[in-house]
Amino acid sequence: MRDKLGDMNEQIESVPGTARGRRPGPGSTRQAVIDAARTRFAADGFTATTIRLIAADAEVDASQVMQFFGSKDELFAAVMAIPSSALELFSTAFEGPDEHLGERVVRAHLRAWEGAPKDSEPLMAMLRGAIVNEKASAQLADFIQSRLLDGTRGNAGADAALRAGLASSMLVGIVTSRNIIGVPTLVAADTEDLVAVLAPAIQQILVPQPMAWIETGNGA
Amino acid sequence: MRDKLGDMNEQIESVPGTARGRRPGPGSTRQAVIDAARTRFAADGFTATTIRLIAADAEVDASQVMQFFGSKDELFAAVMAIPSSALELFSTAFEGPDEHLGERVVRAHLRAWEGAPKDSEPLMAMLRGAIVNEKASAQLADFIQSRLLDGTRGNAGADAALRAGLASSMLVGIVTSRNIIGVPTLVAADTEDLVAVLAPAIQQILVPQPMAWIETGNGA
DNA sequence: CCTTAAACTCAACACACGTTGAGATAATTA
DNA sequence: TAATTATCTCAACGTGTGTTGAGTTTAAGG
Repeated sequence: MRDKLGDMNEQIESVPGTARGRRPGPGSTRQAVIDAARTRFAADGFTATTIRLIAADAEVDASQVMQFFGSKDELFAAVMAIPSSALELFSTAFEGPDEHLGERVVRAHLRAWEGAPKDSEPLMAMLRGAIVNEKASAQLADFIQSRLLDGTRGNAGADAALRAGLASSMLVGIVTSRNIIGVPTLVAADTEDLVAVLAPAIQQILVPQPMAWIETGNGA
Repeated sequence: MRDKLGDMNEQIESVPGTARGRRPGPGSTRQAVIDAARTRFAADGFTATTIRLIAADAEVDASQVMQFFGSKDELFAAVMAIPSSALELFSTAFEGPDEHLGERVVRAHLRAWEGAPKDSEPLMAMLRGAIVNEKASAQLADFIQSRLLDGTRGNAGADAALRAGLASSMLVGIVTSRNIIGVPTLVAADTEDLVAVLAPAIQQILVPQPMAWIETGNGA
């Protein structure tokens, strides 16, 4: 089963003397496995997701999953890559005046994590897997560390990286509470309400405003 | 082994005709199991922690853990209760002028999650377990939902619960990035630097300040 | 035809897990 | 002493896991 490809079967130039046997297929089953794995990993996390379940979802034998990816970890690694659409989202979020930086970043974050499944599932898989899987942890750390940093341009001081990491961590915390933990109030809240409350705070982090009556408490 | 109690063996009033056999011990082994479980759950999460490992740490047979707690889930439930010291921390954080509310809340959060192991381990166990275990998820959701809400007193509007939940989620996100994911910049940062950057933002969330040049973006 | 190689199926291995039950040891009372 | 109850040990069960290897089917040469 699952060999119902037929479409997209581009003709292969037959260079004689090089390849003899059957040509590698278009990898449609491999893609089906990746899709199933992405959904499962995002929904149930790394340990709760089993190879057998993924194989069943993809209508494939479990051993074929192993043959394709070698191990559960490698399959997970293939699934949790940050989608380019999410990266573009953040690149464009920093274009424009600083006045609305916070709002744009908040919107980009929420869209990346809560948008179309194809875009958000790898991120959710990373987030859920980060508790158990080292690779997910490292990749998520890199994501948090560097994504926002690109955008903290001229106005950034020496602590730009810290501020970027904090803002990103905070927004990841929001997504965790809303989509993984399931805090009722946050689940029920409208996206626009979230933006309204979060944007000024993130703005405060990224483009610090001196507020006379707030002491930083940094007296070391 | 592990019956080295002896101490604190208060004399039991022997009411004749009621109890005949051996007296229940002081529960020192039970406590040893709880301690070992707390540390393991906080460090490795729910699924990665095994009954056999906990039993080995406590120098106890695995079946005795079952006899005490019935199941792994019940053991976890006994371990992840929010320590009263953390609750007190948040209660006192709201006493005082609104001007420094953000800073006090940030400090209370960081101290609760990163303070003494005995206090922070249950919270870390909850956080790590929330991905897999429903009870941890529910309890953490309740924690996020209600803890900060107590303190949003008179100045709170209708969206006080939302603001409280968002602020708490953000701070949980910081702790997650710093102590679980391990984002380098946040790990390296000094606590005082974190407070300096975070306090104004949390203040902004809890006690919203109208800032003329920031639009809320709420146009619904 | 035969050969090669990919795609796929089937059955099982070895292991670790949570959990169970029977029994040994220790403490307390009659 | 004998009886009773708590504490603890030992050996195993059943299940599900990731993983392996042998074998079958299908496509593409020679």
